[in-house]
Amino acid sequence: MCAHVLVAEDDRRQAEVLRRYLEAEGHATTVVHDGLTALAQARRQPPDLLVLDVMMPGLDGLNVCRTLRRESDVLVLMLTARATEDDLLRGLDLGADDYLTKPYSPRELMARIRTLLRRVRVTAPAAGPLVTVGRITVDPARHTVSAGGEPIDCTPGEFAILEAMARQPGRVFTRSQLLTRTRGLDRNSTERTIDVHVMNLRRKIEADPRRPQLLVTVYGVGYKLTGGAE
Amino acid sequence: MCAHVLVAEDDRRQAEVLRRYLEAEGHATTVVHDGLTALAQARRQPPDLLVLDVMMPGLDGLNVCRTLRRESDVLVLMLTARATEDDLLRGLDLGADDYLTKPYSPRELMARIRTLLRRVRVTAPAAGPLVTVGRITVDPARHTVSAGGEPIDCTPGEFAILEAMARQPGRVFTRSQLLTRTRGLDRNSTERTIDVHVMNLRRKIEADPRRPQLLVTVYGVGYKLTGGAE
DNA sequence: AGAGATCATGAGGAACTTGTCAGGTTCCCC
DNA sequence: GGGGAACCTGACAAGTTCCTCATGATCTCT
Repeated sequence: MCAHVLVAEDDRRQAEVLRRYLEAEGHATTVVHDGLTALAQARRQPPDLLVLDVMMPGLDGLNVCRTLRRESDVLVLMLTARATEDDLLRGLDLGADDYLTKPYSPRELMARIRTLLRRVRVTAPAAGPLVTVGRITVDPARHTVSAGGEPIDCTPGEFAILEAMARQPGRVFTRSQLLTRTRGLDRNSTERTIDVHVMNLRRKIEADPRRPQLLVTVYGVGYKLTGGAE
Repeated sequence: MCAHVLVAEDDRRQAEVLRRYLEAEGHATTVVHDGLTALAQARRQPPDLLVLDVMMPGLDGLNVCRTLRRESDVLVLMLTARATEDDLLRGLDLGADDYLTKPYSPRELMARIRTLLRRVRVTAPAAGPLVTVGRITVDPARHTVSAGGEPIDCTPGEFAILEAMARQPGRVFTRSQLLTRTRGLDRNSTERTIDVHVMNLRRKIEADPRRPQLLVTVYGVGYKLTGGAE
């Protein structure tokens, strides 16, 4: 999730704040303070995302965006102090991918940046996030499970249950929660169904399925997934 | 620029306003009034864009978004009356591509929709260096494929699927994802189509098409491309 | 220890998914 | 306009997976 972000922001104080937020999320950040430099930098080393202040000395953000858009597909997020609707419309129709007016919430800005990058990140090499509990590892992207390094074959239903539980280790899930979480309210089925899946899972991941150490029953409530040594 | 837009909006009056605006821009528009119907409709006929009200009876917009995001890449624009920052962050991080709070300006909404649709349509020309998975090599620039050095003839559709999968080796793609990723906006085809292309691809790249080693089925989910030794 | 509830387990059939094929349609190039 | 490739669709068969049900085991509480 680390990208290269170019920040073009007139006000040095705000630029520094932005840099700190961006680097906190692991993005490589370059900061420039005027439009012409922004354009030059974007051409020399195209960033994944350009955060562009509209009001800048020399070449303003709208012009930077228009020019850049003619020659590349770089993501552009525009910031502006002025808040008229016409500015916003012009910004978006000039090719900006998102548009925020100052004062903005840094957290919203970061969320929107994540959103933009997520959409483009589609072409990144797959190094999906793993979910690990004890010796169980679930890889949602590859749809694989392994226990202590050994690959495990899971059916769709088993995988869904295991993934949901692995995301919150130790937490107890009721059967009803597991049902809605793995089926999204679809199909109607008995809560007993979960029991069956849990049993089949235990056969695959437990050393002694009769005496579960990982996928534990919480009597009267449901099931939980633990690391084994708890 | 004409896309298929699904509007999920509780309030019928607002839904109608939206429909009128969308159709004025030439988009085919479908309107539903609750979350479950939205989910069902989106599955039956995946739209290019889903405009999703957060507050809806039955299944709320956040849940619809989360569920849908697990199975497809459809664009989602969220609308909400509540305006707390937490809601916004949650919406974006659940997979929404944009987020507007009511009351919103219809012109801004339309501009943001144009922006979202524009971005998706650009996905095609992703040229660049070679992509290699195991003994399969895809050359996006020259539009060629080779398996273990031997050149392979691929139809455009086959090539698009193979390229998309090769860019993220091992990752599982749902049929729906492969459709949107290889056809961009204009897709009027069944998910079954993907099966056929996959079968034809296997005939070309697999040693034994009956027992695929590279282009593997993930039951209940989709397909993935592996190096063969995994 | 006993009663009542909750859970584990096995098996068969229902329900769903996928592989494969053939026919018809669309699109493109000549 | 004709020929050919690619594509989509619908259908059916072959696998999987899932669900229900019944029975026995286990647990909790009194």
